[in-house]
Amino acid sequence: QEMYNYIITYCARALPVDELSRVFDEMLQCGYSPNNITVNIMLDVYGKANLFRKAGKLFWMARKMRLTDEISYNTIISAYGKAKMFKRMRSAVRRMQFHGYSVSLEAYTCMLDAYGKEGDLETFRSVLEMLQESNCSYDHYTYNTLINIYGEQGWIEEVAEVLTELKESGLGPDLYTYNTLIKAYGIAGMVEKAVDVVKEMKENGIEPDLYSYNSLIKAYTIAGMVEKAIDVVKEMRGNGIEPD
RNA sequence: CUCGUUU
Repeated sequence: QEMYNYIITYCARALPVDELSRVFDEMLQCGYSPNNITVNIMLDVYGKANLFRKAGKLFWMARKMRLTDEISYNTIISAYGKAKMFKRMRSAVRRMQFHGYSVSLEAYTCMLDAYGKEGDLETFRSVLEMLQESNCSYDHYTYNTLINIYGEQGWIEEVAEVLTELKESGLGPDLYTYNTLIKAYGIAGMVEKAVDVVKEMKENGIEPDLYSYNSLIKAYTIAGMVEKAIDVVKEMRGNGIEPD
């Protein structure tokens, strides 16, 4: 039992899903029990592989064995959100509440991301209101998700508002924030602002990565400035980031 | 040791 749990905990991401699934089934057939961590890992793996029936069955079994926790709910909520299975996502949220948990910040962020990316801004807004009423304080994921969704809509004003809130919160922008801002300004056709972001992140000790440069290249491309885009490729090489 | 944000 210890060995199976150990293998799943430390080798899950290195094994193909079907093989990992085989190991897990074998474990159960031997009469061994997973633990909370390995249950959550398997839920995540099944969810990301779109194996929802397996994930659902496992969740049901694990809950009977008292092996589920808040992360288990977050994990399936995320899986349903990514798959745009909104009804199932919402029923997982309701089950989370029914079983005595409050809706987690992770769950709210998943829903915001899912509805935002779907372009269902009506529901996105209603989830955001629920989050605000919950009095949860936001973290980087929440702020960055909001910036990303507003950015994808081209709503630069609300991007700026969230950024201000993020700075006032004391958290401050992180690498994801800067990259998301570069993307947002690119979509809005504001390349010079995207360039400013790169400068600002460097000043704050956060080095641009492959995402940053690719977003900047895309920003120049959207603006029709192909020469400048090519310059970025040279610049990233100079900074030790190999173009992909 | 496991979940949510930027290709």
